[in-house]
Amino acid sequence: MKLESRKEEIIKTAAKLFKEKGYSAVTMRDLAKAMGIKAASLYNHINSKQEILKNIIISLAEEFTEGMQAIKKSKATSIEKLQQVVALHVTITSQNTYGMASLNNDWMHLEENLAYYSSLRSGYEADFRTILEEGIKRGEIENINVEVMLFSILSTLRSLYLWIPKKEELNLQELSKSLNQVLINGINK
Amino acid sequence: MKLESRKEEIIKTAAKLFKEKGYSAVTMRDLAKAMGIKAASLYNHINSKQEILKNIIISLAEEFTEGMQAIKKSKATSIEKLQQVVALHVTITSQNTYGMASLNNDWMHLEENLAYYSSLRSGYEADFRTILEEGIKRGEIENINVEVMLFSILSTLRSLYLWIPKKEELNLQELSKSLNQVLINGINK
DNA sequence: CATGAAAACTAACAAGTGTTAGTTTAGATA
DNA sequence: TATCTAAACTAACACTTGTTAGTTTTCATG
Repeated sequence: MKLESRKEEIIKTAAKLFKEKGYSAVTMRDLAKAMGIKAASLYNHINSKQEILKNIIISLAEEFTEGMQAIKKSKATSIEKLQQVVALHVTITSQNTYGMASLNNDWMHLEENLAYYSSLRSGYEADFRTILEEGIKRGEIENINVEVMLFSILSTLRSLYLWIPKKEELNLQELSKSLNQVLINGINK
Repeated sequence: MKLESRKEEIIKTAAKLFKEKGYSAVTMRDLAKAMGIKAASLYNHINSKQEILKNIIISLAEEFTEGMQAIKKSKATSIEKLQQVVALHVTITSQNTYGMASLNNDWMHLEENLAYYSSLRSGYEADFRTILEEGIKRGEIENINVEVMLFSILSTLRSLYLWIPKKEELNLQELSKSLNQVLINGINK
């Protein structure tokens, strides 16, 4: 019963390096050095560099999709659903800021899994859009251009991986709360 | 009197490719093929791959810095200044969505110019922060966590390069207007 | 038509790439 | 102690990388 398999260690280390320089700029020798071994030894645990990227990205994408399914099913108001989406992003991102960098910036280097990833991503965006549209229909949300609202909120949530690590003093519940306030009510007094 | 020098053409083509795959994944042979020539021929016009990246990123970063200086000097209200910042991002981004991808994702591959870029970037963020802090002091802006406001707005503006190309039907003034509405007043009814 | 320069070409380099094959080491179990 | 396996190693592969050197082509100008 090991706490973390060697493979998982490699994937975590890779994610850290991928965040710093991007998938393409990280060599297997870089990764090996960060693990304190030789490049060839990595292949006792993983099958390819590509497999590492797939592991990082697909598991995260599936987490988001599952979270969104749960939110869809709930009978909350549209605003409450949005708050749940914010919490989903804060939770997943804070647990894996390195992986989120790959999800955001290196997805195009997925090979066999690119189509699958893209389908998860567009499904997620479609569900998000539906929440906003329902909110407008119900009179909960301002009738502004839906695409602008969608991408404005989503851009902020997708960038969380960049600044959660820099603001350790801010606890996560506080962060969710401030984010909800800013994204939903704006900053105008 | 040529409309566009060969060097500028190369830089523009490079920016397009860099947006698709990132700086590291684009080879000089890729770039040459996109230009319809051989890789070695590129070196009649540019000195190195690195120089291309520098040209793309530094000119954009300086545009933002200059724009921010102008906004700082103006005697507008804090909210008006924010609206000017939004317009600045919309304008610069819409004119060069490819370059903005490099600015956002490939700056870490700058070599000699990395320190200079970083100083421009943190200066820009500091000026942005000052606008928000003054707005709070003057009672124009809600007294929410400044870092959350700053990075929420900035994340959205920095992501513009991704979705301006997808929403051609939206004209730029309309876009600025909707963005101001969403970022400043929120989406709550 | 001759000429000069800009811009293309071919060929090659040294270094770095992901990955494989085969071997050795270390540590748990029989 | 002997054995087995996981996980490290060395060495090498075929290919790709950015870049240079030297040569040929293109074409506007004298």
